[in-house]
Amino acid sequence: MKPLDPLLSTGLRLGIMSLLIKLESASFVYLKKELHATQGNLSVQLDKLHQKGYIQIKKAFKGKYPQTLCSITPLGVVAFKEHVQNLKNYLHL
Amino acid sequence: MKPLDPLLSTGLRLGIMSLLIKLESASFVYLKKELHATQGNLSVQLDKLHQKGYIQIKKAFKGKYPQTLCSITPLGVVAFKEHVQNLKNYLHL
DNA sequence: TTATTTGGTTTATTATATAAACTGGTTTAT
DNA sequence: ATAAACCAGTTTATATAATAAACCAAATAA
Repeated sequence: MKPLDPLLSTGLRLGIMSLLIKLESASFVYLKKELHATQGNLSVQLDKLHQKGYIQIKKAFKGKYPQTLCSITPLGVVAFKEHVQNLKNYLHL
Repeated sequence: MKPLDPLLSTGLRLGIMSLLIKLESASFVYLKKELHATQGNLSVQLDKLHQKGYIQIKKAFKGKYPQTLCSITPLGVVAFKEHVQNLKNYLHL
C-alpha cells in the first residue's frame, strides 16, 4: 500500500484538481460555487496547489472586475493520475 | 460534488478501513506493519475510527502479550462504501 | 454619498496529524 | 537476580493544516 499524496487527500483540493483536469481552465468564482467553498479557504488551497506546481494561476480582468483563472499543469496531471491509480488499491476497484 | 468524509480522507485511516473491509479482523501489529504506521499515530487513528463507530476494538492476550484486535462495524462498511461511491465522482471512474 | 456587491487576500482560530516520550509487562543476557 | 533489550501499546506535546473571520480595493446601486 503506497502512501497517498496528502495534497490530494482533502475534499476541497481534490475537488479543485478534479474539475481542472476536466475543464483545463476555471475561474475562482466558478470553483467557489461548484465546490461550495468559502473564499478564504479556496484562496489558501489554490495557493498550496500552486506552490507545489500542480496548478497555474493567471490574474486578469473580466470587464472591470479582477478575475483569477486556474488551470492544471502537466505535473498536476501526473500527480492526479497517480493518485487515482494509488487510490484504487485502497478502494478495491 | 458531495463533500467527502474527512474521517476517510487521510491515507492511514483509509488504509485501515481498506484492510478491515477485506479481512474483517486485524491486529494492531498487523495494521502497523502493513500500513507502515508508527504506533502512536496508529493508536490515535484507530481511536478516532472507533469513536465514530466505524470499527470495533477488542483487547485480549495472545500468550502473555496483550493484543488489540480490530474489525469493521456495519456502520463502517456503509461509510466506506459511500465514500468509494462519492470518490468516483472526483476521480472520473 | 454612503451602502452594498464583487472578487478576492490576510490573519487568527481551531482542528488534525505526527512524533516523542511514557507505561506495563516479557524475554534475554550477565 | 538484575540490567538491558524487546513487545504492545497509550498519552502528551508539537508541528501542520483547515477553516472562519476580518480585511482590502474597486465597482455598482440606492
